[in-house]
Amino acid sequence: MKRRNTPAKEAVLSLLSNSKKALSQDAIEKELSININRATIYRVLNRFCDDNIVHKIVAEDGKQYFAICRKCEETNKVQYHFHFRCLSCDSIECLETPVNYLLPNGYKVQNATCVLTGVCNNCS
Amino acid sequence: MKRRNTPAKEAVLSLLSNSKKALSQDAIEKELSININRATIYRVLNRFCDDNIVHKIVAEDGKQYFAICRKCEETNKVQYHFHFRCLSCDSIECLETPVNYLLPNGYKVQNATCVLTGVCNNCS
DNA sequence: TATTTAATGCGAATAAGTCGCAATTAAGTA
DNA sequence: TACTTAATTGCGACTTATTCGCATTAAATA
Ligand SMILES: [Mn+2]
Ligand SMILES: [Mn+2]
Ligand SMILES: [Zn+2]
Ligand SMILES: [Zn+2]
Repeated sequence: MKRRNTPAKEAVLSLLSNSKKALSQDAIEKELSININRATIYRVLNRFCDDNIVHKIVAEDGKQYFAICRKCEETNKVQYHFHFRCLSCDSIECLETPVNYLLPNGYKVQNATCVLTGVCNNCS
Repeated sequence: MKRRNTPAKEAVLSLLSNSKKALSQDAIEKELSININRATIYRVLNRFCDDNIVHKIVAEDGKQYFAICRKCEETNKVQYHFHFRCLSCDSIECLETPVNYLLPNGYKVQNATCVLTGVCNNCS
């Protein structure tokens, strides 16, 4: 299935590219200047995830947030990193902090989701 | 608000105490021998969380899982640790692995949720 | 035993995300 | 440029997890 360039795709991608935060579907829908259907936004985002252009973070609020993969491009491999969710300004950002862990034998990791929750430097 | 001892509370607590896994509401409901209403189970669990008897993990499936706090009791302070979610047997367990992170100035952490996803040693 | 109020059950509500399907349209080809 | 085809979209219905209001029940304590 070849990917096509569409207004929806480009609008979402440019929004994410210009954002320093991870965004939820409804945040994206609100910030967009053009109207894109909810289901379409999810489909666009999930395609980005499949293509490793974007990564998905599920926070303790149970919602999905999406952010452009940055470090991954540079280093050319997946970089698990911590995320920070500020309870005050309700935003999620990717931290530089890498995720390190030691696993018992026999465990194979395919993905890591790490979210710290608290108050960010802007709000404290 | 003083807490009362009720059959529901004791049943859920003993189930969690005897489980090596983190359990979701519906898993708890299924495993219980007595019938407890869904909303009640959630209320019991959330009370446990408020009282720091249990901690909640939100996995990438967006569902909430609950596990007894073990290390916390021993050391008498909150111990953030990694969790492992096996895609094969669909279970979530608390790992010993502690969570370590370095934060930029001004950030204050109130909670950490770290979930590794993959295949556990039983399933690999 | 009587009083107080935490806890429960039930049904309705909320909210995030997905799905089926018909209509649209990007992109390649003649 | 016109034609073809399959990717993409919009819409509405649906699913699933969790919460909420409210009337009822039942711990706890005096
Ligand atoms: Mn990130
Ligand atoms: Mn745990
Ligand atoms: Zn903030
Ligand atoms: Zn497993």
